[in-house]
Amino acid sequence: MADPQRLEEQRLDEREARVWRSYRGLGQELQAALDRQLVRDAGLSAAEYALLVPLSEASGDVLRMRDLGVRIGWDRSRLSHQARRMAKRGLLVREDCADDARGAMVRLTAAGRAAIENAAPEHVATVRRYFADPLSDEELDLLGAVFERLRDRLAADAD
Amino acid sequence: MADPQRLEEQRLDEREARVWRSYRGLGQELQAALDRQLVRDAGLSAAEYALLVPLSEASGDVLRMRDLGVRIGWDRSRLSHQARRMAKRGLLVREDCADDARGAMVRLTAAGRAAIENAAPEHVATVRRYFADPLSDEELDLLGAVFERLRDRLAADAD
DNA sequence: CCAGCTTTAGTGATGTGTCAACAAATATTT
DNA sequence: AAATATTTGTTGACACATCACTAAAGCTGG
Repeated sequence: MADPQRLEEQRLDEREARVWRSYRGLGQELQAALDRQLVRDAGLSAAEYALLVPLSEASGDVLRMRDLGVRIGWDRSRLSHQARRMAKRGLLVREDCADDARGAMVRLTAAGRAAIENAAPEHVATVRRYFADPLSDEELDLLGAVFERLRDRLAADAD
Repeated sequence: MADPQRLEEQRLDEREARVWRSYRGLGQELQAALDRQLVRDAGLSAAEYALLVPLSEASGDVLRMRDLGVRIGWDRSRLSHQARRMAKRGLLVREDCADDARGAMVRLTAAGRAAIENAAPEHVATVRRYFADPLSDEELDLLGAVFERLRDRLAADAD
């Protein structure tokens, strides 16, 4: 017969299940709201926005694919596919890398800069509206600490 | 000249930006960890798991597409595509709806039940490991309250 | 040097998510 | 009942994500 204590450990109690559902639901709904806002107000997808932000902050509007990937936490394949689609759309152009022939650079186009500068204010306002503004300073601090602890737990295992 | 107060409102201050990045990073990393665990230990995708859970809890292992969609918060198209792929994989079968000729039912197969029963314990354990266990009771309560407030804020606009 | 390993990037296949268009059945209005 | 509107589900097109594979360039130790 199995140890009942052992089985108990595997389930979520009512409180845990409720918070987990809230967390997942919030993630789903917030992401959906941000996606809708971006495409509606600026004609950009979340993936396009994710690439445009670090590119627009880079000196010379240029970044190496490798460095861009590290900044946003994407693997090479995902980034390569996305860059190809965005180059096709005219938001960026690909260039050779001077110091490393393996490398590839991506450069923001004028259209890309216009797109991100048009999109950013409304996007940030939406983040404020649905995330930052409803939270008190104390809650922000506590959330920050909790989220970082959970990220550390994930990183510690590095599954 | 623009009102400087107005511009200030649109940006995120350092504290807000940090917590926002933590939240987004956690969401990304936690989702990735759960996805990896599911496919590695049970050969299921997160989408497949999402459908199998309510189906396995339904009386008779059958649900109407409409009701299944409402439960997991998916639109008809997304659910239809996913059900088609899972029927092809043999995790469920489609059936006609007796009381409403428009309707469609999905029924869990033996393979589907085996898959979810095999997957659930390890999945729940992973949620405990990376989410519930590192949090104190007080933190859980506070997170639950905060997440629900943010969800209410989103629902209030119903963008 | 150069043989083998690592790093970097791209590609094709497949699974997933979203949108618009469609079709059929049901519900509502007149 | 007939016309109209709503609900329900599917489909095709396309954007996005992940995996396995390839290939070229750089690095490392003999």
